Amino acid sequence: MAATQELTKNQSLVFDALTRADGPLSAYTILDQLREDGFRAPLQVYRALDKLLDYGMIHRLESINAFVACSHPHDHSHNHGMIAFAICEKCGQVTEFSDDVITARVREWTKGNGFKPSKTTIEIRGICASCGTA
Amino acid sequence: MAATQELTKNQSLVFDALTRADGPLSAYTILDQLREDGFRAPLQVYRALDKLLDYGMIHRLESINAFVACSHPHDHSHNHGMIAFAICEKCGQVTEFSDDVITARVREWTKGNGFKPSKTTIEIRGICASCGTA
DNA sequence: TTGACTAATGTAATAACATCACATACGAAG
DNA sequence: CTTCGTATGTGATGTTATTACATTAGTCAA
Repeated sequence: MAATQELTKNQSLVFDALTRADGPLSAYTILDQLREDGFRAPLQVYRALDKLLDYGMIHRLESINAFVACSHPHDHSHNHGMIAFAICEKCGQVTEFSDDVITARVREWTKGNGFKPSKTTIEIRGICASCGTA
Repeated sequence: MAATQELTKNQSLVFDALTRADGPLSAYTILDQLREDGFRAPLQVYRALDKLLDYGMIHRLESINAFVACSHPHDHSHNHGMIAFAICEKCGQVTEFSDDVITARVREWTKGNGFKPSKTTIEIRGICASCGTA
């Protein structure tokens, strides 16, 4: 496995679709966009998404059942802090950020309660600055 | 509106089902449990769930498409801190907690970025203490 | 080269989650 | 009693995700 993940054809197509998009896409939206590239069934999308999630190249937004390309341009293998998302309900823009204090605080809680975390979701839905002033 | 919310028949049935359950239930699981009480269609469940969410009596767990009764026995009208959930992927147990530091930290971010939050989701999935030692 | 194994893909069907559209009932305010 | 808002009943439909099975393609060892 190279520093930057080698992707299969389907994985590339799905990743490119997400990268082109300026916001989150649902699996079925991706499917529609890739029909002309030969995609026929949801599973082709979901399988690629699963791998891309594994590789840390994309994120799933649980609260809206959609996917975004990771906005961190650099390496994905470290930086194990939790990632939070601010999702604008008007324009769909997603802002990704991480906060060491929140990360530490969550870890404290899980440690203190003997809970072994596998995945943590932090999503803030609301109205972004642009949409709020517009 | 009374201190404790007056519920309609359907709302009571759904709330009771969630209260009886020792873990989160999906809307369709609730529907199945309430068939003998006259429930016939998903909408009957979803409408009740919407109201109960409004009243703050239940929570929706976005990452597993399920609902739980709020575990805070006391009043729901104040305590505006964010609520986090630890969800055990083995036994399904959900633990609800709130953390002022996390709440403050999220607020700082949203203020600093001109983002007006409407709903914040924090869900930690993993293995709970009981399941981890068992 | 062949065979065995693993990963990726193609396809249809189905399951699981959620909403729309429209009709009906029922209680409170005037 | 009429009007209005809220709750309800019901069927159809829309959206999201998985199961099951067949096929293709690459890797590696004998």
